[in-house]
Order: sequence, then structure tokens, then C-alpha cells
Amino acid sequence: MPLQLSEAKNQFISNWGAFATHWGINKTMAQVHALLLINTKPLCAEDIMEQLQISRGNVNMNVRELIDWNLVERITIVGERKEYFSAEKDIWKVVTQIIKERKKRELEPMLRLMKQLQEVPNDKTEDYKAFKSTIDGIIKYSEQADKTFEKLIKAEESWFWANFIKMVK
Amino acid sequence: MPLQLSEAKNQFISNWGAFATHWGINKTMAQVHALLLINTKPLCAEDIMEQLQISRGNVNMNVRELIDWNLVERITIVGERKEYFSAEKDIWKVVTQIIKERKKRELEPMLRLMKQLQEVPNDKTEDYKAFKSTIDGIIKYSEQADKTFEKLIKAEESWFWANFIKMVK
DNA sequence: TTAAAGTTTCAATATATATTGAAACTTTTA
DNA sequence: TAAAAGTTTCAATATATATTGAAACTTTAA
Repeated sequence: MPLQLSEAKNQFISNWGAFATHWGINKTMAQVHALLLINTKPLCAEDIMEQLQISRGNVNMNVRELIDWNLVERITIVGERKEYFSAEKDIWKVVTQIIKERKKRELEPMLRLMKQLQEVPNDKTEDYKAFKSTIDGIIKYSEQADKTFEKLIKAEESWFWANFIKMVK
Repeated sequence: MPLQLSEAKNQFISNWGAFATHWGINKTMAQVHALLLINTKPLCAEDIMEQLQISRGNVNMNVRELIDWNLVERITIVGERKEYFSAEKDIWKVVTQIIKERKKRELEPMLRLMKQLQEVPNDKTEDYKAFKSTIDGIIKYSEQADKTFEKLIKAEESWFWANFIKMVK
């Protein structure tokens, strides 16, 4: 028995939220994002409150956060006073944007600290060697991962687009 | 004024724990891992309790979790009754292992659900189209990312090793 | 076989994080 | 300029997650 669309949507939203919590992302933020992803039309605060059964304050905070992440934009409909919200629909852009933001917010500060710790003076102990090589390893690894990510964006953009366009039409 | 080694170690451990929480990883688990990473010699439960100022139960649970993730192994020292613990020191292996585990534990179950949701019958609405293309996009994207990850492991292993060996010796 | 050494478990508790909702704001329009 | 429509804030509260510690369990050595 195939799922009804409405049932499938609910499953998507709730599971996406549960999934997000494993990755350090607020459940509700992920659910609001999922809801906006699968709706062609922009939604207003009331729509989101109703569909996710959450408070106005909660909607406001999580939408703001999503806007901050550049995943959602405010939409004004002419003749309407309310604000509406709409999500970037292209998954490629969404993922790229998330990686970029997390790099900026979490990886870069961490790397700055690692580079400071690299400066600790060599006291010739075994422990120094282990410490130094852990830090060096993390820095080297991060820099390589970063370069790879940049290459990836360029190399696969064309591939992804070709497939994405083929797929959605 | 350069940092003392002991101070640098503490900074590394506490910041690594804080960092981990942004990625859905338990703070203490990350700290135990950091502690074992920068110690040449295996540590026992008491050592960890003392250095991180946490309870025996907490040590036990987090060490078990790390073993489960294949990041730490139990070590028996001849003539000693206690168990000791030691972490995989090669950062490349550590990261690869973490990605593999998270893929298995989180991404794969999510993809199975997505594939189920793909089967929802086409009701010809705008909403159906948006829903379908979101799900299709996620699946396509994940599959591509997966392939890229596999290629990466092979392509960069030699590069990374060359650099890692040069660096640590 | 038993007591000492060590490990594991898990209910109780503490801590961190998310959510509510009502009051304080900020437009807008009559 | 007043009040209606809408948005934002944040202290209080609820929920989720992590931690403790003592009891139960397991293993080892005398």
C-alpha cells in the first residue's frame, strides 16, 4: 500500500528533524527547513506554527536561524502585511551552503586554536612528540580536506547540474 | 610567552570536547578520545577519571562507546590485572573511521527512508512535484557524495601518507 | 572457595538545551 | 495619532541528554 502524499510529507519532516539532531542541528530548525523545502509556496509564521504544532516564538527563532544560515529567505507578497518564508530548493546549493557555514563557524576557529597549540615548546619528551603529531595531523588533514572540498565544488558542479536538471524535469 | 605542554594539553582536550558537541558527539567521549590521542602510553580507568575529573561510570560508558566506534582498543599489560586503553593515533585513519561509522549509523538508515518516500504516488499537484524533487535530490546527492568519498580514500591515501610520514618524523 | 581487585549497570540526579507564551516592541493604516 | 496587525524578546518552564555512584556482577589469586 503506497503512502499518501500528506503522510509521506509528515514522515519526511519528522525524520529529517530526528536525523539533524545527530549532527548538532536543532530538531525544530531542521523540521522548519524540511517543511519549507517541500512547499512550493512560501509559508507564513501561522502556517509553520500550525503544521509543526509549535509556538510563535519557536517559529520566529528557528526561521531567523535559517535565514542566518542563508537557507531561507523572507518574502513579501504585495498587498499582504505578513512576512512569508521560502527555502532554497536546490539540494546541491543547500549542502554546499551548510558545509561553508559550518567550516566558518566551527572548523576555522578550531584550526586557529590548533595553530596556537602548535607553538608549544619542544621539551624533548615522548609526550611532546605524541601531542605535536596529533596537532600537526589535525591541521594537515583539515587543510587537505578543505582543498578537496574546494576542488569538489568546481569539479562536480557541472556533473551535478546535468543530473539535477535531467531529474527534476 | 609560549604555552607549557601541560597547559596546551588541557586546552586541546577541553576545546576538542566543546567542538565535538557541535557535531552531535558527546563532549566527554571526545575528551576521553583527545586524552588518549595525545598520550603515548595506554591509560587505565583511574588515569582517565583523575585527568578529566569524571566518575568511573562515565569513563566506562564513554570508553565503551569509543571502542564501539573502533577508535580505541583495550590493552592488557602482562602482569597487570587492570585494563588499559589506547587510541588509534593516525588522524587519517581516525577521520576515515568516523565517516564510515556515521555513514552506516545515520546516512544509510536515512537513505532507506528516502527511498521509501520516493514511492509515493504522483497526484499531479505542484506539491507532489516539490516533494518528489526534494527527495530525489537528497538521494542523488548522497549517492554522489558517497562515490566521491570512496574515490577520495583511494586517491588521497598515498598523498596523505607521504605527508604524514614526512611530518611526524 | 572466598575475598580482593576490577568492571559494568542503571536509577537517581544534575546539566544543558529547546520551547513556550505573554509582554514589549515595530510597523501600517484609518 | 490611535489602535490594529504583526514581529521579537526573554524569563520561566519543559524536555532531552549526560553524569554520578553505589550495588551487582565478573575475574583472578591466595
